[in-house]
Amino acid sequence: MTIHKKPAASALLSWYDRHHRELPWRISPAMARRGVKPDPYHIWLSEVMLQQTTVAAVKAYFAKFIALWPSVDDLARAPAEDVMVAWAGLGYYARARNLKKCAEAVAADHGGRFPDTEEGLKSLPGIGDYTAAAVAAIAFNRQAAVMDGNVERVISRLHAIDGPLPGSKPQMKEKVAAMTPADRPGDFAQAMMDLGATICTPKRPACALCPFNDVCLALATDEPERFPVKAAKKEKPVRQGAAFVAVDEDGHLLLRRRPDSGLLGGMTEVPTTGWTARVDGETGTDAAPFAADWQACGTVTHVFTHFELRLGVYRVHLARTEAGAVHGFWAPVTNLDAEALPTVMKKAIAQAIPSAFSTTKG
DNA sequence: TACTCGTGGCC
DNA sequence: TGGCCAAGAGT
Repeated sequence: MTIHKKPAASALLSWYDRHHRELPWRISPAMARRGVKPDPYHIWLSEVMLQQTTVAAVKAYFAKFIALWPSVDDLARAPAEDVMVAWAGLGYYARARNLKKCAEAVAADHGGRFPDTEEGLKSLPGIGDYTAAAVAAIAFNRQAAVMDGNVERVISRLHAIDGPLPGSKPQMKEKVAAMTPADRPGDFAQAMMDLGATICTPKRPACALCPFNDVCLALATDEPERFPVKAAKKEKPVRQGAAFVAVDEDGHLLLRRRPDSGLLGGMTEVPTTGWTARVDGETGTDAAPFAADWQACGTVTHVFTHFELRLGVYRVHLARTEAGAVHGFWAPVTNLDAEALPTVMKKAIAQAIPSAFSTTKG
């Protein structure tokens, strides 16, 4: 006799009790049983950092932020520039700008306490469908349907959903909602994500260890890796430009601040041409911040989400008076960690001045 | 809806 | 080694 079984939250929670990962922002089931409650500020901060970002990359930044700003009120009072400096290197810098705005809103409009419902959370900057549900479930024990990329993969396999993403998202969300228990919804959400991260992986899933291997329709097809089906990707264009690294007689570097919106918004850069400009021979230094004896010192390549950038790097050493009035500011090359430099700019600076980040990360 | 928006690790 | 992917949000 064959009985069609549905995937049960209880099977997953049992697996989670035995196999969950310890994470700095997480309250383990054992701690929860002792009455330890999650700090909504920690949950929110970690969830924003984890948007499209790996756990490994987030850990150090989470520790830094908690040390610098122990509460949401502290973060609300911090200078925005300090937040951008602390976020530098983590990517998707709109998150940092919205993080600050969200902290200010919580401090000013909610008495320093996060809203405890999905709806209230989603009204805040930088909190969308996923993060609202995750914070509601994990921090406030709300029965919210939490769906990230991990959960999409797990659900698409459990139900062998053929419809390609992102169009099939609503259908998957219904499946998650139907499965989410009233008891321990936060642990359930974290369990689904842990399962996707460690067992139901994109390649070579460990189905033999999966608590759902008796009900998974994708496994029954013998091609679990075929799911989730995704729309075809667009080709990644190449853009190019030139970056100019000027160093004065005191070892100061000419930097600029990028506009607040758009790519690398609000971050610091060395002067560059536009990123579609040709860089061939003598035309390369036409758009330099000032006329000087610019020396070509190689090229750096950096891959963004939707294009690849190739920057020809030029450098010059000169007295600051020779540079004249420039747009930007001069910062000591020995203290670049104090600047909100995205990785692509650290690469360009390191190309011109190999020792610039030798004692730090780079 | 479809596009914009970073970075690092993985196989 | 290069494509893929990661606890997505804003517009």
